Amino acid sequence: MTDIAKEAGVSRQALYLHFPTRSDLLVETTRHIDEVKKVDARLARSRSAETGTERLDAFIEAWGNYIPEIYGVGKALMTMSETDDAAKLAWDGRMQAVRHGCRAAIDALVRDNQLSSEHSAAIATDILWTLLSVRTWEHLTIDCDWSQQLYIEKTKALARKMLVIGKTDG
Amino acid sequence: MTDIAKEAGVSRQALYLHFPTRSDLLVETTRHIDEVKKVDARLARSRSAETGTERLDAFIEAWGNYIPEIYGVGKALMTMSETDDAAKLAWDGRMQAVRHGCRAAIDALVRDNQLSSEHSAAIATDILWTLLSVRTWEHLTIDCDWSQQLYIEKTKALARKMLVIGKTDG
DNA sequence: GGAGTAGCTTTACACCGTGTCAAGTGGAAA
DNA sequence: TTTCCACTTGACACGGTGTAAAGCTACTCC
Repeated sequence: MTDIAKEAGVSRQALYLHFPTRSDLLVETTRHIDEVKKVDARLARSRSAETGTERLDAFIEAWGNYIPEIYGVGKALMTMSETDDAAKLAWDGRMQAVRHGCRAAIDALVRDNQLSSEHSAAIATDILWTLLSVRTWEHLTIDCDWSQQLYIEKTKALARKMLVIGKTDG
Repeated sequence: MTDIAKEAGVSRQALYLHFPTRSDLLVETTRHIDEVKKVDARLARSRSAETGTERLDAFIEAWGNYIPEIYGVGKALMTMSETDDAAKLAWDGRMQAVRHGCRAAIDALVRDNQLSSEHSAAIATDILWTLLSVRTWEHLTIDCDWSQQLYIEKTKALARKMLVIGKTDG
């Protein structure tokens, strides 16, 4: 809080006037970033895809490219979630929104008869949600040193392999 | 530290005599668990598998079933890693050991000409490493509420789909 | 038996970060 | 001019980590 106040050019106490707690500040910051970066509009675009597989790709691109933009504050929020209920609520809420997006993409696959027969829609949603989690992005781009481009490419390819029906599946 | 000392029935200071810092305590605890739970022996067993795919399955079972045993202290160590260099070093070292296991499994697939042609061995290792990360286990079993058994089954199935050559791949 | 030592205890304190409280300041609106 | 608002300064409480010092007890070694 001290550092942020200094950076913002105000006193630490002024910060507390606007954001009563540290988690309030982080939560409001993510909200603000969402607004500025138009995450809703980006994700909405993936909804207009024709086929299930197109929709899957579009969603992966939209969300996967959004992760690096919120990673800083997102990581702070994830860390706080372990001890702070308000932070946990806020972060979990955002992640549930992502899960709904995953579910919609899976439902589009089901509609097209393209979901691999070995997973239920619920399990497939969990798999996609995990593949698109911030932790997975973190692991691949930071620990494994993948470029953002490689991350998107591989994630799309892996999602298809795991979830979309193959020629030998039917 | 206070809680742990209380639990152990010693004074907080006695704890500091044995473990100068919090991260020392966590690091020593993981070492001790490794010893008691014989992680080396478990992972070694996967090395005796005949084929590449058997080895992949065996490694996933060995490590995947070990994760819940170290999850408690592992999570504490992961959290500390963000601010404490000693904790980061210790945890990263353990994770590199897992990566070596992943690499060995991938190499066994390569030897059998069973690695999917679309990934290099390095990329395939990264993918398996990510699939077997503690964060992925955490997400699937805790956030998605999968049973340990389902986690192992699905992880084995997904690893094969992502990494092992399919009939249409060659 | 006495000296030394190892392991522990109690007590106190320094430091840092979060969050609270109170009094004061300076400018803009009524 | 008064009132109000956003902000400032400065102080403090609290919890957690880590340090320091002094004392207690039981065991070993001579």
